[in-house]
Amino acid sequence: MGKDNKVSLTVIRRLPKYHRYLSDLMDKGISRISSQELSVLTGFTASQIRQDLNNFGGFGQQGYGYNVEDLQRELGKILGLDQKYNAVIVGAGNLGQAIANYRGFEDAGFRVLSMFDRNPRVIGLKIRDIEIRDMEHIEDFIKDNDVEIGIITTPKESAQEVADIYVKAGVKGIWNFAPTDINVPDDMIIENVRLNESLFILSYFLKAATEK
Amino acid sequence: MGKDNKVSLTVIRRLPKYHRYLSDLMDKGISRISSQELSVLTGFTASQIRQDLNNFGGFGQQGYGYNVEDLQRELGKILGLDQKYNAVIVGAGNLGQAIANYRGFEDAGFRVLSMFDRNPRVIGLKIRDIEIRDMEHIEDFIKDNDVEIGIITTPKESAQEVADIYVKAGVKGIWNFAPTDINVPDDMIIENVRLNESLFILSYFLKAATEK
DNA sequence: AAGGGCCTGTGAATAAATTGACATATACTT
DNA sequence: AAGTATATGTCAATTTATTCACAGGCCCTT
Repeated sequence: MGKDNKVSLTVIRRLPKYHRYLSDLMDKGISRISSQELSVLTGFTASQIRQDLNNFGGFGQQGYGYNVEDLQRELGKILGLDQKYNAVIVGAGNLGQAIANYRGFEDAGFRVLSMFDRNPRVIGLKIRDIEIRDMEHIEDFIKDNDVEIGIITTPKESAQEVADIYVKAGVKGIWNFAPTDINVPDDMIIENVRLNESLFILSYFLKAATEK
Repeated sequence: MGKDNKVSLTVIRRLPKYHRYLSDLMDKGISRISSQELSVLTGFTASQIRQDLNNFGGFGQQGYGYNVEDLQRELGKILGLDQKYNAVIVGAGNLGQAIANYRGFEDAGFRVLSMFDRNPRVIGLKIRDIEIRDMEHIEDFIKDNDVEIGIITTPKESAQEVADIYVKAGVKGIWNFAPTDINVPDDMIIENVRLNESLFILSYFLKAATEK
């Protein structure tokens, strides 16, 4: 295992893309790739790719390149895709249901055990085999089922409150879709998905383009 | 209008957060803010905030700070939030429906006129007042209704095909949720939402935390 | 088994982003 | 109305990220 002595977030954010292209190559039966070829695929420079990968160890071989399968597996390990995590979702609206139904999720080792909501009209319903339960039971559920990931797909008004519940119940990481920043202890891991920020960026470039 | 002589993407990606916090401040009736105070809210340094804003013009006043309402409005203009855009969605699955239902969308000036799908079982259904139509009619619909934004919420296998249709029909920007890179002409604006990459990052930090 | 071609890993050079520092202008107090 | 505190805009310094360049090792052919 390479010594990952504080790899920069900039580098880490590129890893999933490498992993994705390597998985694609595996599907195509390609077993060998050079940083140059990966550069063409990903749009990053060959030099950058080599630098990035070397943060985690020397996966390549001079004169040959990288073995696709090995590199994909190693990146998977680095990204923690070899682990299994239990998750729950708070907010059983459209977005919550979309996430619950999302396949790529299980491929990454995540399993949604339950959804929670306050709306009595949806409590008891099932999305695939995932039951929507009353918020009342969430803390016990998390503790009883070794839930490590809490997903927030509520409106922004409830996000902090849900985060507090997650912290209290002892989840390790939060995947937050609510368009607000939530405050949690330092050792809690948070990953935000900012749909509206993404949309604003699109809007920015659209405006810039029409002003030309 | 400030001369936005090639502002870096790094800066642009911070603008939505400024805008969001300024909107929050407006809601609270706060009319004045310093870069120092904004720093506490956003987590960016005061110096960085001043540098960022100065890419677009001098919005502040020495000894006073920034007028919240003015700055929020100016950032809104920069981000193109003063414009109205028509959009359509291809892929009427859970994610597509979640997007169609998403309120923050209209606040940003985007209006979803229609959804499209190939599945006969959903064609004809309505999400709120948004009808799901057959893919057969998409090109004409886009041309007839001045649609400028195409949203892709299909599985990755269909994403390129949908993008090609969007290009042919003449949309200006694509908001892509499919976990794949799509190829389009240079003048097409693309913004990707990478749910699985975000999830992988979360997974990375979870693993890193448990290895400590 | 020897040699040419290829491609990594890495240190150095360059470029980009962030932070620091301060002159200057405005606000606010007395 | 004068003086002090405040906070911007900006230039310079520093840190971080990216690109360049190449020595050295491995593959592959003959």
